[in-house]
Amino acid sequence: MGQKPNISKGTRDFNPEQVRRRDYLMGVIRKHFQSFGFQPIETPSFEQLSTLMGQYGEEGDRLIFKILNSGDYLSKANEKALDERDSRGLLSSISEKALRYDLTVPFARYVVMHQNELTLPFKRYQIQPVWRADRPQKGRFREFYQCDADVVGSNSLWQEVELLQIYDAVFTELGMPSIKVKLNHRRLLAGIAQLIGEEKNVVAFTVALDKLDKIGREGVEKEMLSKGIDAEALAKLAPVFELQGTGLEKLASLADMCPKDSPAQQGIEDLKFLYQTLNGLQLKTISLDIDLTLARGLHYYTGVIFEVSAPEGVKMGSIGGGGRYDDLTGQFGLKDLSGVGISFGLDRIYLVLEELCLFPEALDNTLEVLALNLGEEEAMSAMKLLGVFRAAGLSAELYPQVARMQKQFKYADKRGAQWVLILGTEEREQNRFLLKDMAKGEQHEFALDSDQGLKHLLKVLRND
RNA sequence: GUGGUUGUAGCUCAGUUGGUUAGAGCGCUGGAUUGUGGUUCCAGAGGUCGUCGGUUCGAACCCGAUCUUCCACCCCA
Repeated sequence: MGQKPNISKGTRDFNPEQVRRRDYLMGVIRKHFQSFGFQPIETPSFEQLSTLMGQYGEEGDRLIFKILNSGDYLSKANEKALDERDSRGLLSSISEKALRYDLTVPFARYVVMHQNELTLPFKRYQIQPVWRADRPQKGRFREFYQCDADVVGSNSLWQEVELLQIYDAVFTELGMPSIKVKLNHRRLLAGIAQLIGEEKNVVAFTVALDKLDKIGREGVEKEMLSKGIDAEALAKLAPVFELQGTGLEKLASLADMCPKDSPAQQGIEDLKFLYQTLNGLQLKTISLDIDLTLARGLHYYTGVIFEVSAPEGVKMGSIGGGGRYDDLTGQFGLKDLSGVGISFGLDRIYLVLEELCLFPEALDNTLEVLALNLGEEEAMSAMKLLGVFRAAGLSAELYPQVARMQKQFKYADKRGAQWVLILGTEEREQNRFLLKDMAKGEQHEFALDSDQGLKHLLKVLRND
C-alpha cells in the first residue's frame, strides 16, 4: 500500500530549470561578494538551541525549528513541566539543538570560536539555507536561502559604503530596474525616542513607527498610545511625521530638532556620510532613501540599518536587509567587536526576476550537441566525435537507442539541443557527417577526419 | 501563534438543486511520414475528484478532522 507522497509546508522541490536559474542567481551574488574581497565560510544546518534562543526576540524564539533529542527523550523530560503542559518549560529538557534561523548568529559564534585564526577585519560571505517555522505566503517559505556578506572588526563606515556598492553591483548585473534601499540608524531612533521623553519605550516606539506606510499616521499614533507612549510625547513627534525633502534635507531638519548631545547626532552624521559618499561614487541601480520608519526588528542592530525593497510594482516584501551590530559576539564572550553586514533574499529575488522576465534565456540551452543514434557502427563513430566535442568544452550526448529519426529529433527539440549530429550509414560510407542547427534549420556537412565540424560549432557559439 | 482561503488528468480549469459511465484546452504516447524537430490531421493512454471519517438509498458537491496553497494579522528574506 503506497502512501501518497506530500511535501512539507513551506518547502519546495526545484526542477532542472529552476536549479539552473538559482545557480545563476547565486553565481552573480557570489561573484560580487568575492570581488569585494569577502571569503566564503559555511556553518552547520543546526546549532545548539542555546546559541539561537533569545537572539531574535520572543517572536523569533517561537519561529525557531527545534530538534527533538534522539532516543527516549521523554524519560529525561522535565516532569513538572510535562504534567503542567508547560511547553516552554519542557523545551530545554527535550531539545538541545535547532535549525539555523539566520546566518548572522552562526557567524558570530564562528568568529568567537575561531578568533585566534582570524585576521581582522574579517570579511566573510555565506550562502546557505535557513529555516523558520513561519506560516508560508508568497515569497515566504519555511526553508529559504540567505546570501550574507559581513565584516567584523572594523568600525569604519567605509564598510557600509562597500556593502551598499555590492547591492548596486549585484542588482545592476541582474538587470533590475531602479531599486530603493531604505536607510535608518538605530541611534537616530533612540535619539528621537529620547527627544519625546520615551527612551524606555524605544522598541514599542520603533515597531509602531515601522507600520506607518501600512496603517497610516493615525494607526501608528493609536498603536503608540496603546503601548504606553503618552499623548504629550506624540505631540512632540509631529515634526518627525512631517519631515520632507531629499535625504540630506531630512537629515538637516532632524539635526536641528535634536539637541547637540543627543545620540541622534551620531546617527545623522553617519547617514550623511553614506549619502554623500555614495552620491560621489555614482550608483547605477540602487537609490538611497532615508526612512525613519524602517525598524528592522532584529535585536542586535545598533548602528546603520538597511532594507532593500522589491522594485516598484512587484508585490513582495523586502528582498534584502542588513545593518551594523556593535556587540553581537559579546553574547558569546568576545567584547567590543563591531560587525556590519547585508543579506540577499535569494528566493524572493528569484520571484522578482521571474516576474520581470529578467532571467537570461541562454540558461535554458544546456545541451549543445545531440547525436542521433542510427545504428551500432554509426553510433560508435558518433561517440568518437562527441568525445572530441566534449574535450573542447561542449556538452554533448548520444541518443541512447536506435529509433526513428523523427522521434530522435523530437527529443532533441524538447531537450533544447542547439545542434543535432547526423551520422548514418550513408555518411559513414562517405566519411562525413552532418550538423543541423536546430534554431535556424540549416544543415552543414563536414569530413569525419577533419576538425572543421568542431571549429564550426565553436565559431557559431562564440558569435551568437 | 490568530482569522480566512484553496485543492478535480502532467499543467490551466469546467462540472447544474446531491442522481447512471466526471469533461475541455494544452501537454503526453502512437500513427499519417521506413533519413529530419518546432505546423497540421487521426487515434490512444491518463482521475478511488488532496487524505481520512461522517450524513444519505446515492457524495466531486453537504458536515468534521487533517494535509497543502494563498491572503490578512504578527513578523520577516
